Amino acid sequence: MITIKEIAKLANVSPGTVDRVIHNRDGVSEKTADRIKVILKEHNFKVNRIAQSLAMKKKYTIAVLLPHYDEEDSFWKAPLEGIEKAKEEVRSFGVVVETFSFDQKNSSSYIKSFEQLLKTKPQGVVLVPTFKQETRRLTNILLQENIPFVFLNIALSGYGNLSFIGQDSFKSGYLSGKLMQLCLNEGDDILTIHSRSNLSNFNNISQRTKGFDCYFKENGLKNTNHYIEIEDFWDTKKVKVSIEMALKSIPKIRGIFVPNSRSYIIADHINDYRDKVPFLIGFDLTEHNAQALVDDRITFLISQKPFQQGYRAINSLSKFLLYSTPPATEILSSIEIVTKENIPDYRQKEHAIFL
Amino acid sequence: MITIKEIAKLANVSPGTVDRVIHNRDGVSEKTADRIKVILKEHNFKVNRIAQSLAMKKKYTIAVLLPHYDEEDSFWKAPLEGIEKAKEEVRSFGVVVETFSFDQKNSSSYIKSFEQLLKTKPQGVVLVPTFKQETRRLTNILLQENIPFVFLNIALSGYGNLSFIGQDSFKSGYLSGKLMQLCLNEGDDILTIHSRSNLSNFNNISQRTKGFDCYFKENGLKNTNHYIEIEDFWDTKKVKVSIEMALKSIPKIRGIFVPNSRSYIIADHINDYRDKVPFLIGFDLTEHNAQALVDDRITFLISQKPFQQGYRAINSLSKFLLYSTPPATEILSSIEIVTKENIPDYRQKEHAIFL
DNA sequence: CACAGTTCCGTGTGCGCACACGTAAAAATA
DNA sequence: TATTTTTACGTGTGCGCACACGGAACTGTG
Repeated sequence: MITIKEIAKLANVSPGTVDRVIHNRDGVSEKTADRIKVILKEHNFKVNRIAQSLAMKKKYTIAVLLPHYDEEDSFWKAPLEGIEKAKEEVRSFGVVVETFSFDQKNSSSYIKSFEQLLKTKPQGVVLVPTFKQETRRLTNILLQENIPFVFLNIALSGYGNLSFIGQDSFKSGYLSGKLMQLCLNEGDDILTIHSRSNLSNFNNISQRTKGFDCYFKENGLKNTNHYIEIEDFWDTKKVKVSIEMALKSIPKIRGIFVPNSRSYIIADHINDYRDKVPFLIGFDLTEHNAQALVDDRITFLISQKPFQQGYRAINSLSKFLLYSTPPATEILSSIEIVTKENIPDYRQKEHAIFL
Repeated sequence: MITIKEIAKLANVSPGTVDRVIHNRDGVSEKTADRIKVILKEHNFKVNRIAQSLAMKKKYTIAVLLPHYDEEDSFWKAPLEGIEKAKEEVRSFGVVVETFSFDQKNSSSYIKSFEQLLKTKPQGVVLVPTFKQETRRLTNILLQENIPFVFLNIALSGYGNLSFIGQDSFKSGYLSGKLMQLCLNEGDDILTIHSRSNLSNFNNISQRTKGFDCYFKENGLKNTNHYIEIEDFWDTKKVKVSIEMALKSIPKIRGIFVPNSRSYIIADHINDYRDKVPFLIGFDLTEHNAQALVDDRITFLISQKPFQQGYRAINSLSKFLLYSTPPATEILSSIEIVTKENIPDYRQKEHAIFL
């Protein structure tokens, strides 16, 4: 590990001059700059990030705005944990992370939390752009203030975000289609269950559905896909009635597709029909879903590594602030197929990184 | 982020004393130590790892010994890349990583490379314990010299290793069984193809096979599993003859299970039988296998995150050397199901961590 | 030639911490 | 009480780098 000081000695200059060359600051004659550059390359010099961080006294604040989670819909727990993990790690680098949350069903809480967020004077923002119109307003403010921001989980385009961290929803739906087909026989039908109350996450859900249908179309399969829409998944009675109605009127249904993160609720309600409808594919490895998977009430879950997504949002934004290295415009996490047999061990809190 | 100096001021002592308390060094009266401890807790003090690394001038060397890879069997490419990635990151922390490789089929090259490795006077070793007996000799040396070491990819027990980084081979085989069952109908048979030349990796392979069989047994399935053993996968003619013989004599075979990383070779040879034997399950996402997957010649690949495994081997050992935090005795990576539809994007070089 | 302006580069300090060293004060011993 | 030993703590330096400051050497101008 060669140091600036050593390079300086080799080039017969002072460490300060080498530093100037490394950072392309002016004040160095072309001749000596070239000479130093050669030596730097020769010795494969890389700045010691550790020392660099210590020396750069600049502090950064990253503010995060995401939906809060509860017992019933704990999807946002994992991203938050990833964010907390990253928060600890970047602390030593002089990056402070402030988290704000809002109600997914309430756009004004989105706005309000954002206003709180702005008060921290962040140098970077992580946003889950749940509401399209409101997001336009918020991002306009950020653009005006020259605050870089990334989108997490929901991919909106044309908003000037630095990056999107999430999944390819269409592809994950497409994959679900394949898995469903693998389960079914030729004459079997499918039931897709939507939730009206999930408008906020409409983007991902609809892309998943499209991908799912696309798989069957592209492969010339003739299994019919029936749709029902349930207003509110929490209304136990309505859910049960709706499902029973569908299953009774269409006895060919053998598989159920739930393109949101609450397939466990559906699983709860088809216990009586398990023999007739043995296959259920859902999304996201929340605790409830995991339990249903273990209990054989869900066949497949498609997961998107939410912990990593949270972690990477902070990580990539920090890198950008600290070293001006812009992240990829799309950071897509792998689409994981989770079954009862390969469900990850929860005791191992994802993989810890460093520090 | 409160600093030692600030804590010192609050406690009316010098930074040196605070440092002593933090590291449980003696030379501090119990009274003042307690006082300082209270203040540390109150302010939730955490050492700044960055500054700590810079101040600790101790240098560590980690030596790695793994099989080399070639065009045909590139399995070990990914772990090496993970190691290289980690190597870059830990460099700033004063950890140097030296890599050595050996021939999987030649135990004396294993020994020889190890001897080379020892010359670097490593403070930690990453080992792929390919040969049992020889490994005993090597680990005895390491134990004697008090050099901590971890096993990568192959789980041997009772050798005094600090940790094992790899997969649960039995579980991954078990999962393969489930996937196979999902593909097959009741009366279908299975062909499992072993490779004699893979003795070195015998542990993983046999565990996978056991897990595979176990799935069928546990679930009371009656699909017969036929075994053939091919001496050398590279002997194209023999491979073809062996497979054809099996498929012709047992027409009920509809699925093939290849418990090693070279299923693509098998895939190459069953083109003529694709209609009759549509399902092939193999292991490890090497480039060749990935290509076969994309071309629909392989149905499922079970992958084990080899990049992450390499990364974590270095990572956990570094943590141990730097901060004396011992890693989990088993670091098992998730068992990934890879299909044509969710094959990861190779352009995105796994996920970069920090620095 | 004197002067100011510019170009180019060296010096010094501090980031937060670890640790060696030094030194008062307290305790033990003579 | 004088002296040694031990205890308890303060001080100083350096890790590798960024950056502010200052100054020497050079250039141009009257």
